[in-house]
Amino acid sequence: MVAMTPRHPLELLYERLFSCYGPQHWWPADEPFEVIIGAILTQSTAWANVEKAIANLKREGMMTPSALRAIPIEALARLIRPSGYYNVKARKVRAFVERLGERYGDSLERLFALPLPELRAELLSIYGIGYETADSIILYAARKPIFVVDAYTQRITERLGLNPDYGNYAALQAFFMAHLPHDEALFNEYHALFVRHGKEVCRKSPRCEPCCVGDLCRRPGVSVTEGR
DNA sequence: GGCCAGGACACCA
DNA sequence: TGGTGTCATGGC
Repeated sequence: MVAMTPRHPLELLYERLFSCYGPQHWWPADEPFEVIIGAILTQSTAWANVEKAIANLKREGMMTPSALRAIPIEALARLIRPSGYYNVKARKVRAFVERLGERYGDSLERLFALPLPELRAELLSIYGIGYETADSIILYAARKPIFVVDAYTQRITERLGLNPDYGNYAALQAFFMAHLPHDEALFNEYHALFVRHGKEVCRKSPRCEPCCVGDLCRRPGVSVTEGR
Protein backbone atom coordinates (compact mmCIF):
# COMPACT_ATOMS: atom_id res chain seq x y z
CA MET A 1 0.00 0.00 0.00
CA VAL A 2 1.54 3.27 -1.11
CA ALA A 3 0.78 6.26 1.06
CA MET A 4 -0.68 9.01 -1.10
CA THR A 5 0.16 12.54 -0.10
CA PRO A 6 -2.71 14.87 -1.00
CA ARG A 7 -1.59 17.51 -3.46
CA HIS A 8 -1.82 21.03 -2.16
CA PRO A 9 -4.32 23.21 -4.06
CA LEU A 10 -1.51 25.61 -4.96
CA GLU A 11 0.34 22.80 -6.71
CA LEU A 12 -2.74 21.69 -8.60
CA LEU A 13 -3.50 25.26 -9.58
CA TYR A 14 0.00 25.72 -10.96
CA GLU A 15 -0.26 22.55 -13.01
CA ARG A 16 -3.56 23.63 -14.50
CA LEU A 17 -2.38 27.09 -15.38
CA PHE A 18 0.86 25.80 -16.87
CA SER A 19 -0.85 23.14 -18.94
CA CYS A 20 -3.29 25.77 -20.17
CA TYR A 21 -0.87 28.58 -21.02
CA GLY A 22 2.61 27.02 -21.12
CA PRO A 23 5.82 28.85 -20.19
CA GLN A 24 5.53 32.63 -20.09
CA HIS A 25 9.25 33.48 -20.38
CA TRP A 26 9.19 36.33 -17.88
CA TRP A 27 10.19 39.08 -17.24
CA PRO A 28 9.77 40.76 -20.63
CA ALA A 29 13.01 42.77 -20.60
CA ASP A 30 16.49 42.62 -22.10
CA GLU A 31 18.45 42.92 -18.87
CA PRO A 32 18.01 43.28 -15.08
CA PHE A 33 18.19 47.07 -15.02
CA GLU A 34 15.34 47.23 -17.50
CA VAL A 35 13.37 44.83 -15.29
CA ILE A 36 13.67 47.30 -12.42
CA ILE A 37 12.62 50.32 -14.47
CA GLY A 38 9.71 48.33 -15.86
CA ALA A 39 8.68 47.20 -12.37
CA ILE A 40 8.42 50.82 -11.27
CA LEU A 41 6.66 52.01 -14.40
CA THR A 42 4.09 49.23 -14.37
CA GLN A 43 2.69 50.20 -10.98
CA SER A 44 -1.07 50.28 -11.45
CA THR A 45 -0.57 50.53 -15.19
CA ALA A 46 -1.20 48.31 -18.20
CA TRP A 47 2.03 46.81 -19.51
CA ALA A 48 1.32 47.99 -23.06
CA ASN A 49 1.67 51.57 -21.82
CA VAL A 50 4.89 50.72 -20.00
CA GLU A 51 6.35 49.33 -23.21
CA LYS A 52 5.91 52.70 -24.89
CA ALA A 53 7.69 54.45 -22.04
CA ILE A 54 10.56 51.94 -22.07
CA ALA A 55 10.89 52.33 -25.83
CA ASN A 56 11.18 56.09 -25.34
CA LEU A 57 13.89 55.65 -22.72
CA LYS A 58 15.88 53.26 -24.91
CA ARG A 59 15.54 55.44 -27.98
CA GLU A 60 16.99 58.38 -26.04
CA GLY A 61 19.78 56.30 -24.54
CA MET A 62 18.30 56.63 -21.06
CA MET A 63 18.31 52.99 -19.96
CA THR A 64 21.35 53.39 -17.73
CA PRO A 65 21.64 54.60 -14.13
CA SER A 66 23.95 57.51 -14.98
CA ALA A 67 21.73 58.74 -17.81
CA LEU A 68 18.66 58.58 -15.59
CA ARG A 69 20.46 60.64 -12.96
CA ALA A 70 21.67 63.25 -15.43
CA ILE A 71 18.44 63.94 -17.29
CA PRO A 72 16.27 66.76 -15.89
CA ILE A 73 13.33 65.32 -13.99
CA GLU A 74 10.84 67.11 -16.25
CA ALA A 75 12.42 65.57 -19.34
CA LEU A 76 12.36 62.15 -17.72
CA ALA A 77 8.69 62.60 -16.94
CA ARG A 78 7.99 63.45 -20.57
CA LEU A 79 9.71 60.28 -21.78
CA ILE A 80 7.74 58.03 -19.45
CA ARG A 81 4.47 59.89 -19.95
CA PRO A 82 2.70 56.95 -21.69
CA SER A 83 3.02 54.87 -18.51
CA GLY A 84 0.83 57.27 -16.56
CA TYR A 85 1.52 58.93 -13.18
CA TYR A 86 4.60 60.22 -14.96
CA ASN A 87 5.55 62.88 -12.42
CA VAL A 88 5.60 60.53 -9.44
CA LYS A 89 7.16 57.73 -11.46
CA ALA A 90 9.94 60.03 -12.62
CA ARG A 91 10.76 60.73 -8.97
CA LYS A 92 10.63 57.00 -8.20
CA VAL A 93 12.99 56.07 -11.01
CA ARG A 94 15.33 58.86 -9.94
CA ALA A 95 15.24 57.69 -6.34
CA PHE A 96 16.29 54.21 -7.36
CA VAL A 97 19.21 55.22 -9.56
CA GLU A 98 20.41 57.69 -6.95
CA ARG A 99 20.52 54.95 -4.32
CA LEU A 100 22.19 52.57 -6.75
CA GLY A 101 24.89 55.13 -7.43
CA GLU A 102 25.39 56.28 -3.87
CA ARG A 103 25.69 52.90 -2.19
CA TYR A 104 26.55 50.41 -4.93
CA GLY A 105 28.53 52.31 -7.54
CA ASP A 106 25.77 51.60 -10.07
CA SER A 107 26.45 47.88 -9.73
CA LEU A 108 23.37 45.70 -9.59
CA GLU A 109 25.67 42.79 -8.82
CA ARG A 110 26.75 44.50 -5.62
CA LEU A 111 23.18 45.34 -4.68
CA PHE A 112 21.99 41.82 -5.43
CA ALA A 113 24.87 40.35 -3.42
CA LEU A 114 22.99 41.34 -0.26
CA PRO A 115 21.31 38.44 1.54
CA LEU A 116 17.66 38.28 0.57
CA PRO A 117 16.19 39.85 3.73
CA GLU A 118 18.67 42.74 3.60
CA LEU A 119 18.12 43.19 -0.13
CA ARG A 120 14.36 43.40 0.40
CA ALA A 121 14.73 45.87 3.24
CA GLU A 122 17.09 47.99 1.16
CA LEU A 123 14.69 48.09 -1.77
CA LEU A 124 11.73 48.88 0.49
CA SER A 125 13.63 51.81 1.94
CA ILE A 126 13.78 53.48 -1.48
CA TYR A 127 11.01 55.94 -2.32
CA GLY A 128 8.48 54.40 -4.70
CA ILE A 129 9.37 50.77 -4.05
CA GLY A 130 6.72 48.90 -2.11
CA TYR A 131 6.25 45.20 -1.44
CA GLU A 132 5.26 44.13 -4.91
CA THR A 133 7.87 46.18 -6.73
CA ALA A 134 10.60 45.05 -4.34
CA ASP A 135 9.66 41.41 -4.75
CA SER A 136 9.42 41.72 -8.53
CA ILE A 137 12.93 43.14 -8.56
CA ILE A 138 14.21 40.35 -6.29
CA LEU A 139 12.58 37.59 -8.33
CA TYR A 140 12.93 38.82 -11.89
CA ALA A 141 16.09 40.95 -11.76
CA ALA A 142 18.09 39.43 -8.91
CA ARG A 143 16.66 35.97 -9.62
CA LYS A 144 16.25 35.04 -5.99
CA PRO A 145 13.28 32.93 -4.85
CA ILE A 146 10.53 35.12 -3.46
CA PHE A 147 6.86 34.97 -4.35
CA VAL A 148 5.40 38.10 -5.93
CA VAL A 149 1.89 39.01 -4.88
CA ASP A 150 -0.02 41.37 -7.12
CA ALA A 151 -3.61 42.33 -7.85
CA TYR A 152 -4.06 39.24 -10.01
CA THR A 153 -2.70 36.98 -7.27
CA GLN A 154 -5.12 38.54 -4.81
CA ARG A 155 -8.12 38.27 -7.10
CA ILE A 156 -7.52 34.77 -8.41
CA THR A 157 -6.81 33.26 -5.01
CA GLU A 158 -9.86 34.96 -3.57
CA ARG A 159 -12.07 33.39 -6.22
CA LEU A 160 -10.48 30.05 -5.41
CA GLY A 161 -11.41 30.47 -1.77
CA LEU A 162 -7.71 30.47 -0.85
CA ASN A 163 -7.46 34.08 0.27
CA PRO A 164 -9.47 34.73 3.43
CA ASP A 165 -7.56 37.94 4.21
CA TYR A 166 -7.86 39.86 0.95
CA GLY A 167 -5.33 42.64 0.64
CA ASN A 168 -2.92 41.28 3.21
CA TYR A 169 0.26 41.06 1.13
CA ALA A 170 2.47 39.39 3.70
CA ALA A 171 -0.11 36.75 4.60
CA LEU A 172 -0.70 35.70 1.00
CA GLN A 173 2.99 35.66 0.21
CA ALA A 174 3.66 33.54 3.28
CA PHE A 175 0.90 31.16 2.22
CA PHE A 176 2.51 30.53 -1.16
CA MET A 177 5.99 30.23 0.25
CA ALA A 178 4.86 27.82 2.94
CA HIS A 179 3.33 25.39 0.46
CA LEU A 180 5.67 25.55 -2.51
CA PRO A 181 9.37 24.75 -2.89
CA HIS A 182 11.48 27.89 -2.79
CA ASP A 183 12.43 27.69 -6.42
CA GLU A 184 13.13 30.85 -8.37
CA ALA A 185 12.02 29.35 -11.66
CA LEU A 186 8.77 28.10 -10.14
CA PHE A 187 7.95 31.44 -8.52
CA ASN A 188 8.79 33.19 -11.76
CA GLU A 189 6.48 31.01 -13.81
CA TYR A 190 3.69 30.95 -11.25
CA HIS A 191 3.39 34.71 -11.00
CA ALA A 192 3.63 35.11 -14.76
CA LEU A 193 0.84 32.56 -15.17
CA PHE A 194 -1.32 34.50 -12.70
CA VAL A 195 -0.88 37.62 -14.77
CA ARG A 196 -1.69 35.75 -17.98
CA HIS A 197 -4.78 34.16 -16.44
CA GLY A 198 -5.84 37.43 -14.86
CA LYS A 199 -5.55 39.33 -18.10
CA GLU A 200 -7.31 36.79 -20.23
CA VAL A 201 -9.92 35.19 -17.98
CA CYS A 202 -10.09 36.14 -14.32
CA ARG A 203 -10.91 39.77 -14.82
CA LYS A 204 -11.91 42.45 -12.38
CA SER A 205 -15.51 42.06 -13.40
CA PRO A 206 -17.44 40.47 -10.52
CA ARG A 207 -18.49 37.63 -12.81
CA CYS A 208 -16.11 35.02 -14.13
CA GLU A 209 -16.61 32.24 -16.64
CA PRO A 210 -15.67 28.58 -16.33
CA CYS A 211 -12.01 28.25 -17.29
CA CYS A 212 -8.96 25.99 -17.21
CA VAL A 213 -8.82 26.23 -13.43
CA GLY A 214 -11.99 24.17 -13.47
CA ASP A 215 -13.27 22.67 -10.25
CA LEU A 216 -10.49 24.26 -8.22
CA CYS A 217 -12.48 27.47 -8.48
CA ARG A 218 -15.23 27.37 -5.91
CA ARG A 219 -17.41 29.91 -7.63
CA PRO A 220 -17.17 29.77 -11.41
CA GLY A 221 -19.66 32.11 -13.01
CA VAL A 222 -20.80 33.33 -9.62
CA SER A 223 -20.73 36.94 -8.59
CA VAL A 224 -17.82 37.66 -6.29
CA THR A 225 -16.82 40.64 -4.23
CA GLU A 226 -17.02 43.85 -6.17
CA GLY A 227 -15.05 47.05 -6.09
CA ARG A 228 -11.60 45.61 -5.81
C1' DG B 1 -17.85 58.02 -21.69
C1' DG B 2 -16.73 54.79 -18.18
C1' DC B 3 -13.91 51.12 -16.67
C1' DC B 4 -9.65 49.07 -15.97
C1' DA B 5 -4.66 48.26 -15.84
C1' DG B 6 1.32 43.59 -13.22
C1' DG B 7 1.03 50.27 -6.64
C1' DA B 8 2.84 53.45 -3.54
C1' DC B 9 2.52 57.23 -0.65
C1' DA B 10 0.56 61.16 2.00
C1' DC B 11 -2.76 62.43 5.05
C1' DC B 12 -6.21 62.00 8.51
C1' DA B 13 -8.99 60.23 12.37
C1' DT C 1 -3.41 51.07 12.29
C1' DG C 2 -6.66 51.42 8.79
C1' DG C 3 -9.28 53.98 5.42
C1' DT C 4 -9.25 57.37 1.71
C1' DG C 5 -7.48 60.54 -1.82
C1' DT C 6 -4.00 61.33 -5.28
C1' DC C 7 -1.25 60.40 -9.11
C1' DA C 8 -2.69 59.85 -15.24
C1' DT C 9 -2.16 57.60 -19.71
C1' DG C 10 -4.20 54.57 -23.17
C1' DG C 11 -6.99 50.54 -24.84
C1' DC C 12 -11.45 48.63 -25.10
